[in-house]
Amino acid sequence: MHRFRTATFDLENGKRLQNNKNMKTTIKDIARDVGVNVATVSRALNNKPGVSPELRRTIQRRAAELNYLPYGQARSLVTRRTETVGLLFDMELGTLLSNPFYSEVLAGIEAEIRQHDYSLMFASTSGEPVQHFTALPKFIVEHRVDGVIVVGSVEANIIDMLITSGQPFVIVDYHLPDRHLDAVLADNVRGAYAATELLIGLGHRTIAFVGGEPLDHGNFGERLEGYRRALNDAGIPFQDDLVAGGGIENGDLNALQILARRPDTTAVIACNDTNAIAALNALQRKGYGVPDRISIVGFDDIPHAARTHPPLTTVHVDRRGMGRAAALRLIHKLHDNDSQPECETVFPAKLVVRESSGPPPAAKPADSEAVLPDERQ
Amino acid sequence: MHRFRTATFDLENGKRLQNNKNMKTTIKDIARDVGVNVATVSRALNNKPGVSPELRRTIQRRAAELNYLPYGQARSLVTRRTETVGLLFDMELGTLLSNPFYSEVLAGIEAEIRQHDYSLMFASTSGEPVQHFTALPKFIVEHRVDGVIVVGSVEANIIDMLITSGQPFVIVDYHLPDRHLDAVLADNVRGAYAATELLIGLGHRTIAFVGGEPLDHGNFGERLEGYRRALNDAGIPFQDDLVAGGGIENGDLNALQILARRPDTTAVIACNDTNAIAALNALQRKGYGVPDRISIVGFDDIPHAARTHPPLTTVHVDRRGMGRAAALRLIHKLHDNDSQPECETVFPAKLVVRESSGPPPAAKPADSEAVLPDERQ
DNA sequence: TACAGCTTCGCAAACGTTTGCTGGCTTTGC
DNA sequence: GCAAAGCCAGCAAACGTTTGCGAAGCTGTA
Repeated sequence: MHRFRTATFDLENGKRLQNNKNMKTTIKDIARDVGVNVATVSRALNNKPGVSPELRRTIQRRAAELNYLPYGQARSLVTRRTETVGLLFDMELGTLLSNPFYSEVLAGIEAEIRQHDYSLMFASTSGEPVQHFTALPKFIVEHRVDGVIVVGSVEANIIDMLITSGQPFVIVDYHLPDRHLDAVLADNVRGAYAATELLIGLGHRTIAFVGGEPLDHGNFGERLEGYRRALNDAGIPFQDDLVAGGGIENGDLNALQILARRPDTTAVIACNDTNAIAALNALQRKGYGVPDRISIVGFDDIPHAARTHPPLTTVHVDRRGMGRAAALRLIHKLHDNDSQPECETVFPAKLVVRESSGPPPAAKPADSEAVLPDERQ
Repeated sequence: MHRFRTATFDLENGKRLQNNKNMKTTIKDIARDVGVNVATVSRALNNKPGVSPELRRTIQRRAAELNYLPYGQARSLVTRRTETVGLLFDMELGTLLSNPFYSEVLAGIEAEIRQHDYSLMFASTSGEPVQHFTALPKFIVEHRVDGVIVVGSVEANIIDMLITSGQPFVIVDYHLPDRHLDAVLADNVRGAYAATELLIGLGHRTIAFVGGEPLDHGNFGERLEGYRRALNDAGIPFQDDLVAGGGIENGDLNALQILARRPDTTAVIACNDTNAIAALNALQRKGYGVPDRISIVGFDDIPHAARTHPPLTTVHVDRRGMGRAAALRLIHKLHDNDSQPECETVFPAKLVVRESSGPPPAAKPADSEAVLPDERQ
């Protein structure tokens, strides 16, 4: 390097002059101009004590005149802090962004991060498998971030490598059952339980569950579990042929397939709103009235859920709040060296009853010894 | 600082030992271990010439054993490059992410950036107005990025400050008419022209334009201009009461309002697909058949446009390609010091005819001296 | 044998900033 | 009037890495 050797020199003292156009002005330039030491300039510009008011003003004025911008790399080198946090996720960026759930989580993270004057870096781990921890995103390998927020499910070995890299991190919307890590989660089980409970309370007995891909993974698995438990607590047997998984792309097909093989279905719970809306459209187009013939309940309460026809009954989770909480947790972790133990923060899932759910078409009380809603709990 | 003064010392030579748990291993540790100079370690690990093969292997092995990770800040300090680019936009992050257009642009940027082994930082300029260029995002102020990609419209003074900050930058999907800057754009005028032309060719004479907020700004303004020109070239007068602006939230209202005051409307062009889909739903729900009673054409060709009922006729632009192009342009700018002059890259807008467009309900040839499609051009 | 050329490695400066320490000066307290 | 205390500013080291230069060793040729 040393490409700046070509700069002209002041013959008096041999110091480089600030005359090269594409040369950024540094703290040294200001110090020389004002006639003080660089240490004083540093203290003056950072509003640290030990500089007289008038000298401080002089220095700040000169800095502004010279369009001075500090050089973060040098500062970080000595302070050991970059004031930047990294975001890590295991999908293509486009997928993450077009996901209405995560985009709100990200907005929450960004808001909190910005409020604390941190910056954000992004990286996806999708693609080649990460075998060694030097294959982690560059900003982690090169210590360009102070901490990391993992959003959504990632492979377990990525978590392992994060641990061995020594980076402080917090996970949002994902947890490994066997590890004890900092995580911010939605109460998926309780949410799905409440949704199922609502339908059972309305009189439904044949309730389908249409899921994402893979069905038993992460959040979807937990929601399926909530559905299963609610059925069980109501004395309704869980039936395999009422459950269908598959990608979001054919979310509408799932519902139609179940209705084809189980015409007695009167309600559908979807693993998320995107699937629910797809099912809603598909069913309506096939002539099924919602909620008269069939009830639909979603999960997540994405913005569009309130604007469907009929508006979607769904389970609300404060995604933005989850993002903020994760960011705040990480920031605390970075500041308080006396690290409190790892913990999981669980956000409640609140049922939002709109108009896509109602009683089943023909209440057949004699059909089975149905457990009446008020008998339970 | 100097908090590491507390580390224990090797009494033999006074050098700090690698025994503190939370002490990262550095190039010096490796050098001491192997018994060589730090310069040799640096050259060995970076695969630079000047190191014998066996010594290089020894060094690399020891580096792996010690879980060595380079410290990017120190490297950047001397190389003057961070291998990071910043993304700048003038909206809340959530808004950006939930926008199907920009989320694909971002995906394209990320793909290209990653391929070139760069990292990405994000920042929004929304919020307080930026008066002085030290109020730019921190990663620009602190030189934490090598260059910047501006996505979408931002205030002109932000561009000015970017210029005075000396950061290389490229704009995607926005341009200031009076400046001459690097930009990657979609051919909005031609796209809207083609869409309007299609409808005129089908026989429509009363064509509405429903727009975004603000109507005459940026892309929307250009699309409106294309609509206006096509009308003009076909000899159809532009009529104010056929145009309605307003936020995307009430995109459906726009179309309904126009139809209320101009029942003779037979076609609607929307400034983007989100508005078009809102209009489609609203009109269908009011009993207007699409395309039998009224034709609808969108803009952008977002993924969902192909899955509406009927599938939406729209104007396709290669958003991902635009993102990639912008990233590539910036990277070239960063590498080739012989900067080629600023230029605008315009991506073509391609009309995609699906099923939401058709001939007007009752062709009334005597209604006016209609310019027949084949008379034009 | 001598010397030129090449390879391999060490030396040390440099990148821009922060910060512990020290010394000089001024103010305060008695 | 003098010591103690406090404020201000400078000195210099340190952060971890890269890199131009030069020295040492080796090979090959004249």
